[in-house]
Amino acid sequence: MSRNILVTSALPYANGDIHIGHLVEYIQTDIWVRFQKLRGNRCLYLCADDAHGTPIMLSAEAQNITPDALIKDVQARHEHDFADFLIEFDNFYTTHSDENRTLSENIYRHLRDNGDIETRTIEQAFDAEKEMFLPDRFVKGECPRCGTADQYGDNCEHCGATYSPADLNNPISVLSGTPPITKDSEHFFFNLAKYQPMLEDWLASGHLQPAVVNKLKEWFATGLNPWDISRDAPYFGFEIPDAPGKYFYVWLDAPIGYMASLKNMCAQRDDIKFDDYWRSDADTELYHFIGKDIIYFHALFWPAILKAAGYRAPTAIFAHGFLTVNGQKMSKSRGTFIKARTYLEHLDPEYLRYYFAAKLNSGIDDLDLNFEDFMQRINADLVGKVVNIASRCAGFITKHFDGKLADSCSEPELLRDLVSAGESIAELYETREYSHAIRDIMALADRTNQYINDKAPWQLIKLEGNEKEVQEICSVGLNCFRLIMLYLKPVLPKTAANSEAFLNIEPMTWAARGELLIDHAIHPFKPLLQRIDQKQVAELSGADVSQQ
RNA sequence: GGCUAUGUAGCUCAGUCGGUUAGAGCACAGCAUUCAUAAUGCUGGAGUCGGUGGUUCGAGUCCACCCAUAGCCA
Repeated sequence: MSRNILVTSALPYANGDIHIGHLVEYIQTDIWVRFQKLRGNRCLYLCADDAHGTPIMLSAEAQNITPDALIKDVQARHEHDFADFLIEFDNFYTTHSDENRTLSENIYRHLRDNGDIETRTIEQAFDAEKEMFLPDRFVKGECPRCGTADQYGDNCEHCGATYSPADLNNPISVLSGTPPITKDSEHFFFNLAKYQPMLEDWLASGHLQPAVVNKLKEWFATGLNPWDISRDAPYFGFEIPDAPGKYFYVWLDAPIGYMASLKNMCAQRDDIKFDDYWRSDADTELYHFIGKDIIYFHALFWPAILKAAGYRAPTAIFAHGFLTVNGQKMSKSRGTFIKARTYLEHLDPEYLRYYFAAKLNSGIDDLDLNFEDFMQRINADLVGKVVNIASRCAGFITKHFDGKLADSCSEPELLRDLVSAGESIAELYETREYSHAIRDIMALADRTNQYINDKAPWQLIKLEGNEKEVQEICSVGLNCFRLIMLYLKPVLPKTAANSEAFLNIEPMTWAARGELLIDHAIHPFKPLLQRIDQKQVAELSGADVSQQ
């Protein structure tokens, strides 16, 4: 019974390149999606660039290009980076699209007709020289509590205080350097509190992570405020219907971009129906992979908006933690800020996919990329253990048996164990306990290497009459290798494909894993993965090797 | 400041409902091996489970407080 699943990763902001912190999420999601497809489920993986908002407008202005040109250029770079990291979207789109505009307007009208939208006049920081309202991050000044200078308008990095830009002492606009004035503006608010009972139901029935549930309960307890969904011109985004000069806040139309991406895909394929995934009684599954910093938007606003507009709520939200590099926050000054492209100039993307998989679980804890650990892990696990199995067996088969595997399986028990391990490994992938899955898979590789050591085919081959046994031992080893590579296929799609070519087999699937390779001809072995040289890692992390 | 998490071996992490002597991989040391990309196998040393108190016959696990780290506070 195949499932019908729609999966998204958070939309990358179209104002900069993809870095390895972003990749935690895309790799986590891609592994999950590839796994679902290997299991025979129908699974669509959608994403898009998040293309609206003040930072993009200003960034385009600074580069002397239009926002449209900027986001087009950034999207091309994003797609290139994702493709090279083997992130396989079924569709990658943009929030700055006709589909998204139509959907956003329709959803807004729905909310308005429900009576869920109210207007209110608020005071906001305004840059008189640039003639625009300033988001909190565009006002800097001294913290009203501890006095630290050069702090943003929303909170103090030094003492952690939260406040509004008007509270800052000696505030200035980041744009013009002039002190902002306070100006009135009418804003549109979504009545979130009305949907609290609905959200509480959703929370109770959903499979949200425990830490996320705790956080949501805390927010319920303090009460839900109306959500400000409008911004004043000038703004790069969608104008609100019947409200000239008022634009949808980027966070309103960003998640709608998930829907727009599917809408766009449906226009290209007639086997997919938009309503199957979004109508209120849809029986398909819908999952959003996100970082823990945007839980608020995805677990409160988004389901409420969807329900209010007559759509279904997500089946679950899967939040993950952040990436640190050598134990530190990613930072340009520390040299720990690594762009996806920079990584690709030095190392194979599958190494990072494997390393992240080896450390990811279903929780929202941060994970650390430790370069020493990274290198040892790849070299020991992938090259020393897994690929080595094929390497040490294939030589005998090619040299002595003309590439032909034995005509029967001499170790049915060992193979049966490896086949049946596929069930629990599948369960671990399903529940996003990747690190546990990887541990179990490596234990299978250890077991296979032990078996080969015990049998010592290199001894047997020296004596005449043992040929058949050697062939059997190496055939068992290669059958084990095939299963291990299948289990790693969601993580290492390229190496799995190369292994399929080496083994001379059709693409492996979970369902067909029990069909062993018997009396089957393989190709000569060629190295599937190269070990990492210390130099490569040193170069990537910016260290000067000559000084060490 | 409030809240939600995290803290276990040199490194990266498991540890179920409180239950025997706290585990794995890597790294390190010794031995074996030489099929394999200096790969593999066996054996071994290594820990005040962040700290202090408490509950309990018994605490890595439960409670309180403290310290450190991360995120959120629209």
